[in-house]
Amino acid sequence: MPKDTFFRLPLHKKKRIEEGAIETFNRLSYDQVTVADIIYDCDIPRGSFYMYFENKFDLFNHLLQVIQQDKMTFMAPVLNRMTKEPFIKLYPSLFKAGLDFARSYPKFYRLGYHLFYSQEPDMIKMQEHFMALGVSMLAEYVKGDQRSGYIREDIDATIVATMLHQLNARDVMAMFYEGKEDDEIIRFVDEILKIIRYGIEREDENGKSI
Amino acid sequence: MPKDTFFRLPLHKKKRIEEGAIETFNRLSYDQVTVADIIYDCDIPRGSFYMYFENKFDLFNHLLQVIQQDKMTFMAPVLNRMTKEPFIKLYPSLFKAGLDFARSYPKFYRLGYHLFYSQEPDMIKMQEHFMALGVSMLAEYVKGDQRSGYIREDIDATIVATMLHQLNARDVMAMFYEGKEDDEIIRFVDEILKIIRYGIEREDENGKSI
Amino acid sequence: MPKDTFFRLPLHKKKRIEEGAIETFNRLSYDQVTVADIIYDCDIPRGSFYMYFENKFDLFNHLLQVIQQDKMTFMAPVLNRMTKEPFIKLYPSLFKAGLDFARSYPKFYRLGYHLFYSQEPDMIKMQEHFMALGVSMLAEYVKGDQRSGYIREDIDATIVATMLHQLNARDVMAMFYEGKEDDEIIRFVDEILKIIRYGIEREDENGKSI
Amino acid sequence: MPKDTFFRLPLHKKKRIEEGAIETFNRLSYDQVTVADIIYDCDIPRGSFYMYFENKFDLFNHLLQVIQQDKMTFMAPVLNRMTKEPFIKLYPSLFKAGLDFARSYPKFYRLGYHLFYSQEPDMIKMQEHFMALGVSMLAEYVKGDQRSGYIREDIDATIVATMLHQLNARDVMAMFYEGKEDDEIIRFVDEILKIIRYGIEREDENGKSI
DNA sequence: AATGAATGAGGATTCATTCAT
DNA sequence: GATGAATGAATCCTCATTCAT
Repeated sequence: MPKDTFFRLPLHKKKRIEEGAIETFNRLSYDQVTVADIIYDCDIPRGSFYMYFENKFDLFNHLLQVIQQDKMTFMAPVLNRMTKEPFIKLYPSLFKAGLDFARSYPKFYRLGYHLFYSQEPDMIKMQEHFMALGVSMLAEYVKGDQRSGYIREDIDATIVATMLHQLNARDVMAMFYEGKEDDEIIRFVDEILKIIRYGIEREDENGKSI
Repeated sequence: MPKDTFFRLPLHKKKRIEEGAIETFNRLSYDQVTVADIIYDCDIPRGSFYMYFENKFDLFNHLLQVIQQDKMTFMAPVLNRMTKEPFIKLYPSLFKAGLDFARSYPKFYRLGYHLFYSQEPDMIKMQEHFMALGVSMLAEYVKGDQRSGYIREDIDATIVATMLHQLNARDVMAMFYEGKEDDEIIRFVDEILKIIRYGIEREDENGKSI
Repeated sequence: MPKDTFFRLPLHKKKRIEEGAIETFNRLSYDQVTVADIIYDCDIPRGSFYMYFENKFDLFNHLLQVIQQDKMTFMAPVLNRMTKEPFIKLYPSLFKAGLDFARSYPKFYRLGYHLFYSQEPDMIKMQEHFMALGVSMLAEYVKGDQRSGYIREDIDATIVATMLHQLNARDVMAMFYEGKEDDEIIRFVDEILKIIRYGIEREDENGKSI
Repeated sequence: MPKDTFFRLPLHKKKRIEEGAIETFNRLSYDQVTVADIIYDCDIPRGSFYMYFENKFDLFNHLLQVIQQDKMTFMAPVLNRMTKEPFIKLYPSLFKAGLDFARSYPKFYRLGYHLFYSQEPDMIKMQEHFMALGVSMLAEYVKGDQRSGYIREDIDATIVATMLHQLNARDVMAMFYEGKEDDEIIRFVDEILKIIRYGIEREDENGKSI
């Protein structure tokens, strides 16, 4: 958590610091970023940095909170539709909303990417936290679909949730980071969803695997 | 490539160094490892390290080669059965052989884990290399199954291969690293395979999704 | 260029560092000097050195700038007389002023000596820079004397300038460095100038070479 | 002095080592050359190097001796003519013979260049040694011309010798090293010689300086 | 004599964090 | 609170020389 001093800062200064730091964490991976990089991008004195934050992780963590909130606001409309229709059919639109968010705030998205490629113990804990959060949310939706009969009862909801979460939080994020076009990403996701929904095996005329 | 000096070393010393270094790369992530850590674990002078290897990456790369060979030898029996039966049915045994290998040489396995969590350009290249290798191998098997009629023709073989590869090279590796039991890992893989094979959707009595 | 931090330092500290470093570059040749030598003479921590300067060259370059300025101030009176009388006659006084400066600030002078004996690419560039500067300045004076009729038109002004510059910047500097007395140096220069002005050949009674 | 072991080596091996080392000292400046570079170019074991030579300087010094001998043999014809005609008129052909030698054995010549650009105390002593040698030889010739009446008695022979030696051993060597064409080098030398012989000053109709 | 592995003292540079003003 | 100078441990890598075989 940033220190009180940071929260007591006039809004415009707080914003400037957040934006500067997002800039830094876009330019460089988390591990590569030094305090010197940050204070350069934020244009604050070195001493001030330690007045506002414990250390690099404290700041990164804060940025992620901020972004998380923005994302939630952005995604709200889609999430609200979630309970009314089968989740598994709405998932593509959920995913596309996520992609829209990424395109609208590419700098935010890159932070997420960097989160997944750090080995610092603090960061790994954070990865696990976000992972658990995302998976449990998706698992609820899957269970809903199971109750409604759209998804088979013998399927482990958590595992489907995990697959979907990985798809979004890792594979898509990587493609995005590598500069792939939306078309290609969407095609990729659709293919994977097709597999998850219907499986890969050929069935005979009675609908049985051979 | 390690320098000639290294290869000319008496076997017991070469082994000691390899084992020491594997120890280091187990204890710490690739990025965290310093040359000082390595020479401590190998009990060699600093100068000697640079007599044997170009740098940290050179050593890590060498260890991976060694392990790769050991793994190939270990897996040979299973791989030989591969062409005779449908791949998708044999996959669990392929996977279990991998798990056996991991259990037999847990320290080797952890290196693979660390490979996937480095930001160093050299390492990223290596990740891509191994990824491409694994995916293309699996894709061939999938295509074989498509020709034999076990897998639907409208499925993108590369994407299935990617899913299976990720499963093995990333998800399982992570579970292993986190200390999960074989039972749990196998259950996880079986569940995922079930999904990949049959999909998650419930079908009506005519075998149609609803 | 030294970093801002250096220029913001209190004067006495800046002076102490400059003097310490001049001490180092007197004691040892540029190539031999290590950062460890410098921080020892300046009595500053290793980290501080890099707060003030990019590297060894940055510091050396700065010292040369400082000295250059001091020298210009010192030489101004002689340089001002330069346009009023034939340069070739005034040259000895120009040279002697340089020698006076060297005697007044012997440590400064030695830096100039070391400048000419380094193999570092940066230093070679610097040598060429100073060489070109000195030669072109002297060549202008020589051309002036050619216009005034003191020096023959068939003489290559740049070559004379080069000879004079070498005399000053290299031969005299070396003698000075070797601890020769002013008398001897002046005698040496006078002899060389005599040769440059009148040549070495004996002439017959009609003023013709034989 | 190389060790006895070196001199006891079969001729072809001795030659190979000399040639290899000359290669090294061409590729790199004296200060930059490491023992590793030398044993690579000579293709000898590291231990052998220290069986043959005390250290890098010992080898370099030896090479210079060898080259000096070759040069003397090459220059003998011109040097023999030296006593029969005025030296100052023969100097250009002496100089041109030197240039021919340089063109014939460019690798030898470069060693001389590197000799002049090292700050190692040993090397400085060597510079002084060669300088004294060259100057005293030239001074003898100049004194001969003074006795014969070609050069004025009031000229300091040593100083003329110094000027000529520097011209050859430093300026020309540098031009050669920088890849200048013979034409340009010869023009440069001719200009300097003209100045040294006749001076730069204009004379009135009676042959007096004005 | 020949070999080449062993050694460890340097060398340059970076950086998180503290602390005096 | 704000500032930015100060610090020194850490990091990578090089190399002359020795010494065991």
